[in-house]
Amino acid sequence: MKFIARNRSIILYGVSLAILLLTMKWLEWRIVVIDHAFELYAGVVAILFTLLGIWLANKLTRPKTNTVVIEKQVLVRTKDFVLNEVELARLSLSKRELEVLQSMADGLSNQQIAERLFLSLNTIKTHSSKVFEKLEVQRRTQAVEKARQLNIIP
Amino acid sequence: MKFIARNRSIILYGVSLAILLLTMKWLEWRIVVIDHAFELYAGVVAILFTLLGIWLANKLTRPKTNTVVIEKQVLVRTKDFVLNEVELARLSLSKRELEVLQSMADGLSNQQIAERLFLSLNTIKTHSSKVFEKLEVQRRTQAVEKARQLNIIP
DNA sequence: TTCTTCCTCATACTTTAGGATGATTTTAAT
DNA sequence: ATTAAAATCATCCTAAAGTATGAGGAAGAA
Repeated sequence: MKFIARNRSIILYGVSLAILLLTMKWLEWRIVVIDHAFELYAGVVAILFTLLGIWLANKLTRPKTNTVVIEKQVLVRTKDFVLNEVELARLSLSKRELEVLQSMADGLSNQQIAERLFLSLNTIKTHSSKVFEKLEVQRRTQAVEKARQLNIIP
Repeated sequence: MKFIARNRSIILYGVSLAILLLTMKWLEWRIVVIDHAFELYAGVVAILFTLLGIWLANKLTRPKTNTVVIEKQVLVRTKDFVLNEVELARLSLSKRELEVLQSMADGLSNQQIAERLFLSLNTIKTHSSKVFEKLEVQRRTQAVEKARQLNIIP
């Protein structure tokens, strides 16, 4: 019985008061009620004003609030691609070299890149070699992987 | 004075009671105190039990737990990768082929993949050829690009 | 068991990529 | 005008990648 557990003290108080009054009644029952109207009245007043106090407290005191703060982690994924201009500047890739790098990332062969940029195959080879040099890699796949990690290509 | 603001009603109640008693006193001061001991006693009892009621209420009301959820933003730089199992199943890539594809995405050469997977170079070539076939591409860079677009590798 | 798929490896060959080097031209800055 | 960096292209050579084909073994399903 949750009600009993919660209001144990109140109930005990009430019961005690009742017992007290009953005891008084039992002890002095033979004496005229009027003689003891005072005690009865006092008991009633006590009970009423106790209830009034409880009502007052509940009505007027601000509710006790135990603020429990729960931190909920919200994953916010970064925008799809933010160019890392710092790294791009640090690598000092020329415009052409970057174009070649982007084309490599698209999966194009050197020949296809040459056609796309209207250049000779040999020029593409030269550019790609420079790119590998600056990115400190050996193969185009590594170059693309590293460029992606550094956020210099989408 | 915050205290006054908070307990305004209680104070008013007390003051009213005091005024009432004082009025009674003033009106009937000339009558013997004993004749009116009853009213005084009742007033004292009322005040005491009102205070008792307030104390009881404050002691026994359980604090309301106010749960406040604070959303803490956590930046995740890696785009959340959700494996496209549908595409993966559609392509019917075998376990080995997928491993080779992932290694290619890491920028490894066939020789390095062979060493990583404890296989021969020729085996890697066979697997990669099958991968290109299933992905309908010609080069490893294209394979990685397409696999990324299909969300079958991070 | 038989059949299929996957995995493994090999050989032979072609294509592409990459390295090294040098030359010419353009562009931009001093 | 001079200088430096960037861009273009070439040749020669090696390494790596990719294609085609075959073949044997292992694992799982019918």
